[in-house]
Amino acid sequence: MKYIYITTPIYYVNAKPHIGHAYTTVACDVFARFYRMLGYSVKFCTGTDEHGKKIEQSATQAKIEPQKFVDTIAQLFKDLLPILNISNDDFIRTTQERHKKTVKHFWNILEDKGYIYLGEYSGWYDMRNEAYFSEDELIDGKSPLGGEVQYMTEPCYFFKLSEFGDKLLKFYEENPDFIFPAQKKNEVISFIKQGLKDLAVSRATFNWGVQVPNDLKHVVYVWLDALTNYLTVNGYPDNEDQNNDKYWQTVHHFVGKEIVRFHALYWPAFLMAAGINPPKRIVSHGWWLSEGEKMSKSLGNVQDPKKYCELFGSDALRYFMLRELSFGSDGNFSLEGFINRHNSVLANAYGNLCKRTLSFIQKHCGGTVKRPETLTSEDSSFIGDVDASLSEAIPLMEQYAFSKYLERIEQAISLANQYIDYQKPWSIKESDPKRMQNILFILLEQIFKITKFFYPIIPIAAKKVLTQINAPYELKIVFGEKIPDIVTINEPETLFPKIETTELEKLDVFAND
RNA sequence: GGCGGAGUAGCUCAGUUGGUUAGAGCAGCGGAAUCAUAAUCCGCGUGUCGGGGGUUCGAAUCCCUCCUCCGCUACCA
Repeated sequence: MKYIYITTPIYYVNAKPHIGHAYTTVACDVFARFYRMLGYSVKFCTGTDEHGKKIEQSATQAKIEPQKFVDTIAQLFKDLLPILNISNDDFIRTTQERHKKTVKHFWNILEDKGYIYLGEYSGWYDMRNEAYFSEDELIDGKSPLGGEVQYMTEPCYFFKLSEFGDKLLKFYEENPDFIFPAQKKNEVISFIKQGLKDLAVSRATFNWGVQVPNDLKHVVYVWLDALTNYLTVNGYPDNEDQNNDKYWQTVHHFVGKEIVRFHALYWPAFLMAAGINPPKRIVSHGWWLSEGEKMSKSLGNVQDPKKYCELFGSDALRYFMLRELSFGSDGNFSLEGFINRHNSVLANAYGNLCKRTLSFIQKHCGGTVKRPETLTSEDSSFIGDVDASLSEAIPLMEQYAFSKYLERIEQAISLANQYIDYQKPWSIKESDPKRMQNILFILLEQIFKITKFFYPIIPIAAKKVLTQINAPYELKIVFGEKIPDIVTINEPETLFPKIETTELEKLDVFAND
């Protein structure tokens, strides 16, 4: 048995989920479903990061307990999962007892090994943005983030990050694929080469966090709390020997490009310090722009994943997000682009291919087709071409090239549409019904294979097609797999109704709720 | 300032161990077909490959220089 452990970041609950959260989560879900199809035992987790001063303040302002506050927002993130059709195995919240236990244990290990010490932190503090800045970073006496600052000194615990520069550089060198894409790796390396300072890992100025063991004045600060969730989910510390844990050896952390450094640098350093192997892979992706601009409420162009799912279905949103941009780069989210891809690929190419084939079998073959005794050379080359396209797709997914993976599937769909047009089964209804049904059987079998490869991206529609084909199926990719020699199909059904642009005005995708 | 990325057809992009007439999808135009969600199939691109210079028999692909855009440059996630 092969194993893989896939994580989304845990999302900060200071605001409700947006398209960026949906994107990361969907990408992980597709990756998880794909590996399940290859026969891996998959652990796929997501969750929420719920501590920090910002949360404490927001709760105070709203005059409710912090726990009540985070419960409400965390629920919004949880609710999004079924809407996007996410197949996660766990949902972690940093306010759960299991997580606090892990963080405290992890802290104790680091402290015992001498990597944590009590010191003092001072600098210009931006209250609103909960961040310190140095003198030369200030702009007109304000923080670079625009908040008012005041000079503050506070005692806090430090992690000896400064000792890990060379170890990290050596680690990247020995594991050249650790950070995807490579460009991000360069940024991390150049960051280290500027020299690493020790990292503050506690705060004594607020209470909403995990208590530092043996010092009740402090709570664990940000990354040591948040990143540790990946260990919590994997059963640490009860499951203490992570280095021999099957899932831990294969952990893939999917992250937005803005948190690469924390995952690719701090996290391996923490783990090295604790004697735990760093993760296998940090996979970073780009950001969505909206209609060519950064999404913002004032521009009124915030793309709401929920709305797209309600209007067009989660399959369509999942497909669009993974197809539209090359994973790792930024991309543009526009309603026009969405409809364009939806109609040309999901409705016209794939949906219509399934429908025309199944309807034909229904109407002209009595709903049943049998495996041909012999194949023509055209049949064989069609089948061979489909197999070639699909087998090329697998390594692409393994390299996070979701869009290219989909290109191969689309190529196979196109081959099927070409085949049916060249073979013209409708023209031999009377003259050669046997050949006619042979053509349909071959088509049906290719649709079956294509649909399985499409499944990780559009699970709902794919399952419908497999049900319509009525072949016994398992959601596994098996080369040379065949449908039974005799297949009686079920009632065909339209998969993706075309979105009519004349109805665009009715589509209230930008409406605020 | 330092380091890095990008600039290719109307749109989104692919394309570097330098080599036949620079590619794909979408949009557009013309045709075929009618099984199907008026879906599908076929045909159609004279693009200064950001500008300039250089190396080479030959460069989108290597070197130099300039222009434009973007990312990273520590404790907000």
